[in-house]
Amino acid sequence: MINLLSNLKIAVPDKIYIKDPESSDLGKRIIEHGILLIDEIGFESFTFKKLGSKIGSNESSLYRYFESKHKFLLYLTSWYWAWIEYQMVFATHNVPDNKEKLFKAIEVVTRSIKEDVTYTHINEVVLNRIIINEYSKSYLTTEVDSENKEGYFEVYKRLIKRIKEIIQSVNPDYEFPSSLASTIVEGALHQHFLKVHFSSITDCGKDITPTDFFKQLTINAITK
Amino acid sequence: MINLLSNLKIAVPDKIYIKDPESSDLGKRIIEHGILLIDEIGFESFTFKKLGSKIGSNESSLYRYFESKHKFLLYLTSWYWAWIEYQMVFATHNVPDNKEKLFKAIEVVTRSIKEDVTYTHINEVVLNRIIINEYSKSYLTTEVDSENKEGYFEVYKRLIKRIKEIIQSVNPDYEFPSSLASTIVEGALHQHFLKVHFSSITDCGKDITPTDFFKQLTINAITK
DNA sequence: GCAAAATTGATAGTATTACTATTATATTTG
DNA sequence: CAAATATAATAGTAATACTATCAATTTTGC
Repeated sequence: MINLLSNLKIAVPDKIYIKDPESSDLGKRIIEHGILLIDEIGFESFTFKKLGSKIGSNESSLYRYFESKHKFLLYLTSWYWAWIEYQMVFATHNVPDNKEKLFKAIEVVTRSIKEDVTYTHINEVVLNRIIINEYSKSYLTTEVDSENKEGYFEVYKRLIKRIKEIIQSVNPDYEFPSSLASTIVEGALHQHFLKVHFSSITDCGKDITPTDFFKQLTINAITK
Repeated sequence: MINLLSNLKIAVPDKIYIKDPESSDLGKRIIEHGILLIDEIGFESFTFKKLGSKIGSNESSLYRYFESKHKFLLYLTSWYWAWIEYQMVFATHNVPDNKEKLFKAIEVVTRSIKEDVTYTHINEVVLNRIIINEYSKSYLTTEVDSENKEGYFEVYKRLIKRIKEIIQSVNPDYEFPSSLASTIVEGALHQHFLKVHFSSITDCGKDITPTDFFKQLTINAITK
């Protein structure tokens, strides 16, 4: 899969950027070090000026790729979910048993990314941490509705819908397939966060993973 | 309950504020109109200067109550969760059947607040909307760990632990009581958000409520 | 009833943010 | 090799998230 992916380009909605960062060396360095910098200092403290000085480039040059740091976050999150979607489709493809298929899908969206799969300039381990810590901020804004209309959250919604369909294939009569799918994805990020910062209100830790929890939760919810 | 509450003070950890806003008229106006202003323009755009001019007071005066707008958000969220906790304890008190008790608890934490219960200067309907839109931002920061040590999230964690205990009373052998409790609370906020902004990835809407979804999810998870 | 204490208001100031605009320089490409 | 394109450098802006100082007002304790 790693080899396969290195020849494929993860597709991000092109309205998110002004100039495709994949199209130049500077663009790739923006992505690579942008991920590292956000992880280091957090999205609130992150600025294009700081990133510019880190990669020996100028603030104004970065603004030619992304019109704002918010759009930059949208780019990273779209990339991430497209990457997860790819893995999910790959992992569930040709699995004959629907229950098995659902388990595979849950595994892909709830697991923690530990190995540096880095087939290019993107460090997925670090990006995963950014998604856990910053993803909500990409849609908890006053502009969600207009940005949603522009298609900025398409990748994410498509992923949720794919999971929903797999849930329905296991039990077409289950009443809440979309809510369950969105709860698994969002909930997994949340459990990963709790594991690190609020361990007293989660069971996830050394022995129990979010994957264990959501598999049990899902299978019991849809097959009574 | 409304009458009862009007004689009780919701307790917020006192390290969150510099001066107790409940102790003065100005303080109460800060809370009252702060809630309205955040709801109106969003937390990112919210400033003490804008709030000051809205209530005919000075920016510098507001800083004597809260050292930052972040602390102000922590105050509002702590107040909210303490209010929810109170309702939950009240609603589950003296309910002999544990399953029934759990259902009542889920109802309290997942329902939408529609009626203006306003027994004082706090508009709970609007505050609930703020929690849905902004709560994550209170802990998705680089300072979570130190702020957690300071006790800023005590109320929230206590609420989760109460739910966890009720879950355990229904089934002491269930493996993930804390994760389930935290998923219910966080997940309910998320479903309420999706209902308004991303209706295509939730089943919640006119006919189905987050309460319906989480009741079914919970009962199936813990009683097989 | 009044002085002292506490609270609030007014003004000013600061470093930083999140950009935009302009012009110059370097690099690519047809 | 000229033209087009990309990048860099510099400057500028309104706003943010505060802090500091001092004046005016209100509260309170005796």
